[in-house]
Amino acid sequence: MGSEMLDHAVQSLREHGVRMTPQRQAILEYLVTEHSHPTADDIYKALAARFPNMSVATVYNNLRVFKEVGLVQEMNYGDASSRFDFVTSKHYHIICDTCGKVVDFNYPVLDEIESVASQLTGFKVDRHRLEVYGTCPSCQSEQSQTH
Amino acid sequence: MGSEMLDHAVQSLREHGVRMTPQRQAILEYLVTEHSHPTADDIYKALAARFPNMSVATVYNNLRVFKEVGLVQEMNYGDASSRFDFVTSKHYHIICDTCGKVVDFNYPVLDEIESVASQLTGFKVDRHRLEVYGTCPSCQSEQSQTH
DNA sequence: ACACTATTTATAAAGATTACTATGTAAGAA
DNA sequence: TTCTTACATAGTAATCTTTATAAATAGTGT
Repeated sequence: MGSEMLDHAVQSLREHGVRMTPQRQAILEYLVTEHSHPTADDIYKALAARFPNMSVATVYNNLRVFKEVGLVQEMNYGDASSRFDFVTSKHYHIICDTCGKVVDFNYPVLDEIESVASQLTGFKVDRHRLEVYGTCPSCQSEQSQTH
Repeated sequence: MGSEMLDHAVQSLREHGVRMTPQRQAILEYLVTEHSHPTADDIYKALAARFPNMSVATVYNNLRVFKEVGLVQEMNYGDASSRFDFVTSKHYHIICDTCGKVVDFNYPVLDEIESVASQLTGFKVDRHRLEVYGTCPSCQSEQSQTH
C-alpha cells in the first residue's frame, strides 16, 4: 500500500523527466513511510546512516522537485523550519503548541471560502491553507500531572 | 479611532508590566496605523528616519513582546520573512502568489472546524489559521497584458 | 559503451532571527 | 525631585535555515 503510493510517485516523477537516484528514492520513501511531517533536517539526519555523504542541499533540492511535481506540500509554522508532507488525500492539520506534533484530520474541503474571498477581493483564487492549533492529548495529560 | 486602539494596546501592555519606550511606542503606532502586514525589516526601515540608532533586535524584541501580550499576530508565508499583523477584529487573509500582497477579507469565524478537529484528534483546540492564496487584480492584469 | 545532461557533493553565501553585553532609561519609591 | 532597580536598547556576533555555485558523479536513452 505504501509501495503503491511510492510507485505512483516515481512514475509521476519520470513523466516529469526527473531521474531516479538512490538519494531521491530514499527521501521519497521516507516521506511516504513516515507520517511525521519532517523538516529538511529531520530527513537529512534520518538518512545519514544510509547516505553518510549526502549533502543537505540534496534534501532541499529534492523537496523542491517533489513540490514542483505536486507530490509534497511545504508548510511553515512560524518559528521553526519548514515541514514537508507527502500529499495523499485532502486533509487538514492540527498542530500542538507545546510539542509541535502535527496530526491530520479529515474535513470537507472549504471551497466556499475561496469563492467568497474571490468575490470580496477580486483575487483569482488558487488554493487555501487551514491549520488548527491546540494541545495534543499527551501534552494535556503531562500538564495536568505537573499541575 | 486608531488612537483608541493604540491607547488600549498601551494599557494592555502596562497591565502586563511592560514599560513604554519611544521605540516601542513607535513600533506599536506603526502597526496600528499601517495595515500593510509589515515584516520586521519593513518596520525597521520605516522608523529609521525617526530612530536612526534603533537596532533591528529592538524591532524583533518588541514584536515578540506584542505577540506574547496578544496584540500582534505573526504570519509566516513559507519563503519570505515573517509578517506581523495588529490584531483588531476577526478577519482572514488572502495572499497574492505573484507580488506577496496581503489583503484582509471578512468571513464568519470557522468555529465548527475547531470542534470537529478537537473531536477527531483529542486535541484541546486553541485557535486556527486560514489563508487563501491566488493572484491579486493588478497582477492579473499585468499577466494578461504581457500575455 | 557512449554521450548528454541532470544530480550530487561540498562549500560558500545569503537572509532572517536570536543571543549577548554594556549602556541607557522608564517608573515607582523615598 | 532624586534615587534605585529592573527592564529595554544598541551594537554586534552568532545561529539557523535555505539557496547558490562549481566541479565531480551518475542516470537514461541511443
